[in-house]
Amino acid sequence: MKKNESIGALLTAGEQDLLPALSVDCVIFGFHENQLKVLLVKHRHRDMWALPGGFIGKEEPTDAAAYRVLKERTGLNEIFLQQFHVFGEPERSKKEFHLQDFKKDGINVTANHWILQRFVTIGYYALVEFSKVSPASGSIPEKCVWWDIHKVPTLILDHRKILDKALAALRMQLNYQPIGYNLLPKKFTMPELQKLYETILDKKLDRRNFQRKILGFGILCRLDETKEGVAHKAPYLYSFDLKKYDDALNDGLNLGW
Amino acid sequence: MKKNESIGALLTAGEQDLLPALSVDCVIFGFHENQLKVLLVKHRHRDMWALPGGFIGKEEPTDAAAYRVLKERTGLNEIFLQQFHVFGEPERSKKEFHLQDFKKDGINVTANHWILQRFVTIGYYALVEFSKVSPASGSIPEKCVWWDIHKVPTLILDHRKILDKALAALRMQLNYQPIGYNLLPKKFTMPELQKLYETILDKKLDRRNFQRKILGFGILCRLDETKEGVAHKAPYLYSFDLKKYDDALNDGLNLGW
DNA sequence: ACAAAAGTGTTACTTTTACACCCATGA
DNA sequence: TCATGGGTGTAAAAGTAACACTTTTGT
Repeated sequence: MKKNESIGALLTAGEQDLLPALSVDCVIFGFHENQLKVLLVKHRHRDMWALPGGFIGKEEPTDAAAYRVLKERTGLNEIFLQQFHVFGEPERSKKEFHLQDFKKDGINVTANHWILQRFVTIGYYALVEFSKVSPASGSIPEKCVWWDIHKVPTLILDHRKILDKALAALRMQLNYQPIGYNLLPKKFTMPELQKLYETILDKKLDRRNFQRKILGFGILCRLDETKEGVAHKAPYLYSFDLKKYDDALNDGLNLGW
Repeated sequence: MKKNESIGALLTAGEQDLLPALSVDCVIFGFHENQLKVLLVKHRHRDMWALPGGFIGKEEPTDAAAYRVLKERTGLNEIFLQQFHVFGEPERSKKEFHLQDFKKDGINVTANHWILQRFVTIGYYALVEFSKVSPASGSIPEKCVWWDIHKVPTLILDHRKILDKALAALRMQLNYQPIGYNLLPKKFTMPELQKLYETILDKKLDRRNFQRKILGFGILCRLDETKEGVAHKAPYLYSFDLKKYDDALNDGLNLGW
């Protein structure tokens, strides 16, 4: 199938198969080589990158649409996915933006085509295990790759704003929920977990205080193994105690009152 | 204007003036006689109550639609309004639900009328000063009144779920933002503020510890007056230090890391 | 043997909790 | 005068922050 055929199919079938005026955009976070990463896509002809997003089926729950986008891009099913904000300004939709793309593809759309109308988008952020992901371009976007959170390129439309808001939401989540299960491999070391927190918060934490605090949550199991093949002293491996981790997700951690 | 004329106008003009498939619902909180209240509306013919909600203009920001609903029901302009969740299950929309209403009004709508389609709704919660509000029924709902949060009647569709989620979001907000400016009169006493917290959290707090903690935020000014006309010792009056209050809104309070 | 990273412990400081006493007022 | 609610303080406990020494391992 040629690429613009699939675009054509979307443009034709969309009107009857998709919910109008509403979309989802996903900020997919991963963690690799001690850096927080975000998965971005690039469309042909376009010089800017974008968050992976999609439309919502007429009978599809909005959350399911976000899960579908995630599955398409990462191949993963069970991931932490969290709706965090709706972006509902009329100004965020730009007709010319799509028209330029279509022009380059030699596709004609009528001026009142559904895809040119204003779109409200629901922002989701996801936490995934980097090593389990094989970024999949799919049929429409040309590229789909991880970007270091500190080196994100220029993004289309208001996607930079969406990304920033997702990061803020993720930081907020650290204050009342455990994190890491969906970002780290099954077995990980304390310094790795700490680095994850430091990267998200963009600040240094004290090694010993971090360990005490995080162990205090009671969501970790120290295994009887140490990391192999590392320079210097081998750190212990830990895994999450799923049951207690889920309890903490539900009950919250640092609640103030 | 007869009431069902305005419904008729909405049904006719909606298709071209409104964003399809998307609505807003507002959980409007107030505080009165030491009780947390929520503003509910009731439509004619319907035996259940509902959250005040509305549709979104074709060129209207979603936030503006929520502000408009609030203005319509409370008469208030400047209030704390916060988007908190999107409810996007297809099952939440029930065709029969609207059809029954229209039937009772003698209105005929076609089976594929826009109002019968699936709606995704954006939940907002608002905090308003009870005494400044004169609940306005407007043309479509028959009644619009305050309900004690503990005595909320049966609500339509998934509105109970929306209300519960709003309350959870409000409780969460207490953990990292100050609250009270939009719920209390300009001048208020410490016991009143405490009662507000206790009501939202649905739990008792220690009088002295509460005072110490809340004063520690540095967002209050103690005035040189005491409450008059009260039994027993007259409590001091306080007001919020707007500048510091806003700083606290932006920077957060109890952040954990 | 040494540099670099990880394990562990201690102390000072801050915040939270629990609780007691005095004061003002209307009945 | 007394019951009730409000103002204020203090001591113990818990939690946080700052910091030092020892252990392991590859080079």
